[in-house]
Amino acid sequence: MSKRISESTVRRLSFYLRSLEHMSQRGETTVSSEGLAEDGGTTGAQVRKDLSQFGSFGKRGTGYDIAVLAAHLRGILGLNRRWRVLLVGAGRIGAALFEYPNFARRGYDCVAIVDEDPAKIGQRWGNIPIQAADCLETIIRAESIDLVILALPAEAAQSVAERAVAAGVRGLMNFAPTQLRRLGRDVPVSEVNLVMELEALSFTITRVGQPA
Amino acid sequence: MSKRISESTVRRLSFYLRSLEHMSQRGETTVSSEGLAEDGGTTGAQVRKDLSQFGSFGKRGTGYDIAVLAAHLRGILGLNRRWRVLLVGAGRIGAALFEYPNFARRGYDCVAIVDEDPAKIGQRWGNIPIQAADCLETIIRAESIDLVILALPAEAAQSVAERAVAAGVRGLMNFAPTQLRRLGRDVPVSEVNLVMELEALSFTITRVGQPA
DNA sequence: TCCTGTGAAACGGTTCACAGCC
DNA sequence: GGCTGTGAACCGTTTCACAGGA
Repeated sequence: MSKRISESTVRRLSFYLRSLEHMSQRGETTVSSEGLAEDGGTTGAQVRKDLSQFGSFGKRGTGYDIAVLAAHLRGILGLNRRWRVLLVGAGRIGAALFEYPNFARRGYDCVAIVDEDPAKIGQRWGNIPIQAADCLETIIRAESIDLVILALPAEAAQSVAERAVAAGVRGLMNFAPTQLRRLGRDVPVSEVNLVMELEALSFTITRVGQPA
Repeated sequence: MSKRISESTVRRLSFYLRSLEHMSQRGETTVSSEGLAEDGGTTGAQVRKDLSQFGSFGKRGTGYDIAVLAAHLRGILGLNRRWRVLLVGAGRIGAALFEYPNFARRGYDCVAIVDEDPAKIGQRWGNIPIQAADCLETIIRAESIDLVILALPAEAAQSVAERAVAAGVRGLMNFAPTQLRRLGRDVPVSEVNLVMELEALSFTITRVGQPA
């Protein structure tokens, strides 16, 4: 059991789920693998392969029941529960994430915020107080934090990540413009590196400009 | 000439460049492929393969000259010029991006902002006025915009993207929680989908929890 | 000797094609 | 007939291993 699932498969599952939710809103009830592929720039065969890794959810000759498949995907992606999130860094990016409505909608609750800046400590965002970054470990334990979002300068990211992992969090999302080095335990990390995205874009644009 | 370069290669080049810049700051002058791989969780062979697609930059027995290789990478990634950027959406995410210091540092200049909200139009961020989204095409032409950053609700993203492409921009970066469908011309798009990242993380955490 | 640059092998993911069920 | 689920073929990427230059 438990084969290795590739990262790209997971991304597509996430995308299929969103497509299914749209279809469901439009009142549709079934969809074929080809129909599900259409939105996402992939193929029916790919959809079927992706899903087959987790079970058989369709009916031959008919396709997939939208509600049933969506429920399965939510289960597979671990979205049937809520995650308790600590936000590290109360700057612009932290604020944007804190107010991002899709986070709460998908089951992520920001239950604590820390920052290093004494001027910010004690302020409140909504009803969440900004606490001192020193208290990281205490907060993680007291609030049963599952996930830490790092929205702080590159220099501080590694050490905060290590402390968070040592204190027992189950996952990290890193917005600092640096890539985290291997952490103590083997904890899943999602790297959102905006500079890297920009450079990849700049590379592609430059190449497109000078063809052949 | 002009073979197909994989997206993952580009990501790694971007990462190598950042490592080289750190080394340079620390006063180091040469590095081996193995040394360059160390930071980034990859291997010496991978570094050599990646670089070999663009030329021979190293010396056998010695390694790579840090300054020389960094200059080559900047050239390859198209970072030797500045890009004129239009920000669409003056909300929280837009604000975070606008103030993100690494954007300007890497050659991206936000020279115009548009939004749909009449209450925001006319306000200024720094010395950049927020203009009406209706004027998109006019602004793109008048300001010679290269890149458009979409930081707006999912519903509006597709139509704005199509208008921007039709008006002649060379690339898009999409922060709206939706994936853009095929656009008229074939323009590079960087999708930064935070919800998808969170779901991938949630999937991995859930899997790690129940091993074997 | 040390380390690069590169063919060749191994691996993993995608596409194809079709057997099997509705 | 239509569409799923899946082994097999295909293809691109990574890893290996070594020839060859500093």
